Amino acid sequence: MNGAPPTIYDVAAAAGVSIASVSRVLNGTGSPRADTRDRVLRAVAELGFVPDGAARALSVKLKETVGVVYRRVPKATPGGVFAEEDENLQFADIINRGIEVAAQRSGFSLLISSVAAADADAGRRMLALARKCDGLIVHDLVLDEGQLDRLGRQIPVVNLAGITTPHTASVRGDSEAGMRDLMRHLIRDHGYAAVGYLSGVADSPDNVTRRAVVTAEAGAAGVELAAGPQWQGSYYADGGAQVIEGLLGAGRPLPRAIVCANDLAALGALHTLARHGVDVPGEVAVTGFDDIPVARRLHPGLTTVRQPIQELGATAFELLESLVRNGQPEPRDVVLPTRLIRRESCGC
Amino acid sequence: MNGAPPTIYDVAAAAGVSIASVSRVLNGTGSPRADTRDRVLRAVAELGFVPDGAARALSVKLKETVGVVYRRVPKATPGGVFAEEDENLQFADIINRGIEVAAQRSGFSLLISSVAAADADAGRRMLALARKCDGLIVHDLVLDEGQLDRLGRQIPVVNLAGITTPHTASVRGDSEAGMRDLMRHLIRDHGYAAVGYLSGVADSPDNVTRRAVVTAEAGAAGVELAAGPQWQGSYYADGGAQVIEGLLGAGRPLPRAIVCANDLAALGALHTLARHGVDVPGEVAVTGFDDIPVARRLHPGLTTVRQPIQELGATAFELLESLVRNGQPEPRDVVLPTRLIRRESCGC
DNA sequence: CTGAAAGCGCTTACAG
DNA sequence: CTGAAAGCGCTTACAG
Repeated sequence: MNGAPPTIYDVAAAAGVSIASVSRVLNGTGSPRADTRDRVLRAVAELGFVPDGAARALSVKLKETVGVVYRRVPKATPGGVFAEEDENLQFADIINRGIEVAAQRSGFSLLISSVAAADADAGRRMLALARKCDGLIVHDLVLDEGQLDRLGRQIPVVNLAGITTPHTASVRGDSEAGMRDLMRHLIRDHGYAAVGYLSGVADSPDNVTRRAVVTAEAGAAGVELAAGPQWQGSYYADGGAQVIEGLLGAGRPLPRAIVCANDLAALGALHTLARHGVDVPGEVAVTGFDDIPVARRLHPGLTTVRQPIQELGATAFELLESLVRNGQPEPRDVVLPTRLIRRESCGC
Repeated sequence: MNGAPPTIYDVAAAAGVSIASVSRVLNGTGSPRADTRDRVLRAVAELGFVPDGAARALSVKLKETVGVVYRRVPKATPGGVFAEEDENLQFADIINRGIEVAAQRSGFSLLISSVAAADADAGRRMLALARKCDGLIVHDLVLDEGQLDRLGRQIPVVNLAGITTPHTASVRGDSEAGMRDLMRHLIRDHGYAAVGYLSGVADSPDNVTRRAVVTAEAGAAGVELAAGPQWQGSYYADGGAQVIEGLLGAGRPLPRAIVCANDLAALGALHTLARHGVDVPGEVAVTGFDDIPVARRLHPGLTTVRQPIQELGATAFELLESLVRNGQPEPRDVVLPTRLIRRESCGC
């Protein structure tokens, strides 16, 4: 690292060829003579030449980089049992792994940026990111529909919350089918006649969909649906725990089954129920959504709806790449299948 | 996204000014007239202009991007209890969070890349990454000293394993002091007379250091040290579990205290000991190293040595930034303090 | 305060 | 097969 790093001109000079030849052997284009090749490669090795990606990106109009923006987990209740749940690998992280795997296959790199829950200048940060990549993959709860569409007019954007705007594409799991199967299992197979929906973040599209299906299925079957602000959770264990705590504290009886917006909420619910000596699934059945790794390790085993999490990420990348390369996304709203996973917490 | 995205020329034309003026108002340099400012900003908004980071990087010779390379967790024994431990947030992830926080403060973005345990062309991947950023932060177990030094001649490199070469800098926790305090606690405060060291990856610098301290302290105190290939773990729970399984299977008595190379190994050891009905700390004391979040949730609570994990990441970034900007790293080898955390697993 | 112009380090038609 | 040259989209002295 003494002085300025070598450029393609230095390599060309050292090899006694033109910069065009250097570029060709390094990129494997054209058919350079063996001798040319050797001299270039030798010079490259000697000088420790690393081609400048910015210069290439400027020239070919492609950075081969995608930006991923996800929401940092909000701080949980201080001192609570789940105070450190933000330090567990969750849904978003598995998606990111899927993105990375797919990106690597295409020679793309990942620019990762997390934004705090209520980040005022998330917009600015996003623009700064956008400058450095070819397109953005935006997780749930980062931007609302309006912000997303605006961003989509400036740069290719794929959203992971199921929000599809005129200028953006999206990838999501099939919440409708998954939740429908789950509800019918609880109602028909187990015969539960009273259900509560432990909500995720209120305006998250997935939450809206899942609640709607729960409501519709309960209504169609004449099943009682517990509702109200006290059922409002957060998608996190901490929120699920608080909902149960509140319900129990109010002294009102719990419904026969509690359908949670996602696995983390179910984890919090399960934990709190256990602490209060409520038997699951004997007294109350509990279900999740996502099938994240911890779901498999809970006791009782969590009945949930599996989403193809890593595949969601991989698909988001592929969609974005087609957007970047062709301008138009092939399908605009990709929906990946989900599947009911019956374990013990539902009563099975 | 219709046609080519607007450039600074389009903005200048729309605003009726020169591209130099556009650049100045966007970067807050010079003192543009209010009128100029307004017209530029209006044109930017109208066109949805996002300046090209590659062009800027080429011009200012700074990408404001750092690359982070970490090692993907190797697959654990199929079907084992810890088969999915790679899906838990661990040491490396917390470090990465620290890097991101510090990078964000300086306006840098993070290019993240994971390499598989035995990745033949990790080198090539690394070079590809290097093209796109100003410097690289390389986690433990990714490159050996030779590869690291070679890389360091091509691009600024900070290593997180404590390997300092002529061309690279490093950041690490103080394993010596931490392990010394821990050993003395076990020997002096608890009076244990026989100790085993459950090893991490054999040639990892931290492992080498920790083992050396354990050996030295045991020797100095006349404490018996169990050793041999059967004590070879992997830094992961799976490895720790296998070591204990092997020891127990061989029917030989366990030492009074098992000092594990890190928390994850201790986690595996704890789990396996419990499965075999061995009382910890009654029959055998167990300790870890790192103080990762799960350590606090184990039963019994894990006695360990706390590393300032997130700070290791933040410091690595700061060191790299100074390397990038000044060419010379200020301190070449930064050692952050560690601290003994006594919980129950040591017998306290 | 503002603009014309050079320069950053590559890639890629275009000639030869 | 190879080289001279233009061009990618910015920033920044340098004049005015």
